[in-house]
Amino acid sequence: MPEMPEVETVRRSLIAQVKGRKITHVEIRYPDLITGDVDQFVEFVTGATISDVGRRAKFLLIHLDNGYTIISHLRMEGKYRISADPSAIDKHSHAIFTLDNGQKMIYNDVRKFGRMQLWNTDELSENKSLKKLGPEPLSTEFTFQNLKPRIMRHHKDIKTVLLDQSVMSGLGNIYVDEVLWQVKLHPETPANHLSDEDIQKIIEASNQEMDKGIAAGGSSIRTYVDATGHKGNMQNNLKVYGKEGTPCPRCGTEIVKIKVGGRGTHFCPKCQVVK
DNA sequence: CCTATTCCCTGAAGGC
DNA sequence: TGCCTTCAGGGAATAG
Repeated sequence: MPEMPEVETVRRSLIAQVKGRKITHVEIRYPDLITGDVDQFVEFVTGATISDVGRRAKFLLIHLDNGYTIISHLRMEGKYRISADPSAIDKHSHAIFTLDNGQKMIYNDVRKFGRMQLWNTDELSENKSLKKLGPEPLSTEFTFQNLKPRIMRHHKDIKTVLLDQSVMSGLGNIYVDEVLWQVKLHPETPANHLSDEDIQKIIEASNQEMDKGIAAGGSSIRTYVDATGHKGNMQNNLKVYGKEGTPCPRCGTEIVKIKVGGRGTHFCPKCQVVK
């Protein structure tokens, strides 16, 4: 499932292949993929040149030279693939962008959870989805001063709060479990029970996990690959996610899996304590 | 303002 | 060519 490091890896693999390319044709096979008017999306994207590919948290930002940006969220299974091979297109290909070099930028999404929308590049900060995002790791806004009040005003469990993209953005279910293991916090600890030191540790661990994830090219837990079809390696560095029944790398206690806020949650019942 | 719940989707896996 | 249930889950919408 693409979280910030995976989306960043996609961004990098995409930019290397499509920056400067003109989109000569657009085909939307699954209209619900597009938030807003599909015909307008096709009209404005066709003929535009991809000037850059950016990212905000888990949102990809495909900037066009005509003043518009495609805001693309991969959700669970969305993936881009650049290929001139017709066999790269299948029943799960929901958007096909033909490029001026004969390649196609194909958006695939088995679960159809991903969404795209077109927005004025100059007004991205006013977009409803982007506007509500909290600070993301590795950014200058990701500071103790900014994060403490955002976290502490909640009395829900810390796992749910860290997954809330309006509190802080970029982390998903995998990396949240990893961060909480790193800082030795039980995922069901009420957020407002955290100490300043806990907050500081969460910030540092989030930065570190995102750094490691990006360096590893993301985590290929299920089907994740980047826009060149390559898997990441971060799944080999995970300590708790998907490790239920195996020994905690720190204390040897068996990792357990529970549900927190409806999400599968992995943690060490001995060294991650409730506060 | 806040929290909790439902919905969107399909394929893999497991039980019988 | 087995059928059915459960699970994976980010974010938007809705309910209370």
